[in-house]
Amino acid sequence: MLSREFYRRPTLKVARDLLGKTLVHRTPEGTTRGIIVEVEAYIGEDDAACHAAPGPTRRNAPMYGEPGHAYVYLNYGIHSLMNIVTEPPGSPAAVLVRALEPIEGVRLMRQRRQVRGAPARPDHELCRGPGNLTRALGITLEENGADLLGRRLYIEDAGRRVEKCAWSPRVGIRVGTDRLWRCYALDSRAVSGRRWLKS
DNA sequence: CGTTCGATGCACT
DNA sequence: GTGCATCGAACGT
Repeated sequence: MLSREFYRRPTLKVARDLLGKTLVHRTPEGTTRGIIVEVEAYIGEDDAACHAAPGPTRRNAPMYGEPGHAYVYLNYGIHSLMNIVTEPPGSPAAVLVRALEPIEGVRLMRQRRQVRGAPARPDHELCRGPGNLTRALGITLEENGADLLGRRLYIEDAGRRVEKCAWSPRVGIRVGTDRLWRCYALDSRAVSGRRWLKS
């Protein structure tokens, strides 16, 4: 399990180092596990796309708190999006988890992702996209504020190193698009959206 | 392939 | 009342 000190560092370093790590969620239904292959950094009140941009509010409170906790919020009324709080307390910043490669509990992931009447999805799509991976792992608003040094929701070093990664603009935002704060593994099929290479 | 568009809940002003 | 750090079905080409 990753230490508090791992998270209490500059957010871009944490983001890069999270690639290849394993996100684990243990529930009564079973354990699901996947390798992180795509993340985005949201850093400080000066970052217009960061939820801390308006200053402290009830919603973004976890971003101002202790690093190594989950910040989960509902977006578009439908999707729970999971962030990992970074930096020392008082420096609001977090890393959004955007895609995983499924490792354990694939059957449970399929079950959770399955829509009645729709064809089953290939495994590499089960955790592709921030809203999809939380659904596959069973992460909901109940996990907001959860300590990642606890036993339910945590991140492990699986000893895998993502050698090749790239930085691109963040996906799906209308402001702060000038910052290249999306980091993803170049060789993973599970990465969401379009690949982006500097031209 | 591509693009459009509705679903849906809640924090924020 | 407004606006989302999204997703996938339903189209058009």
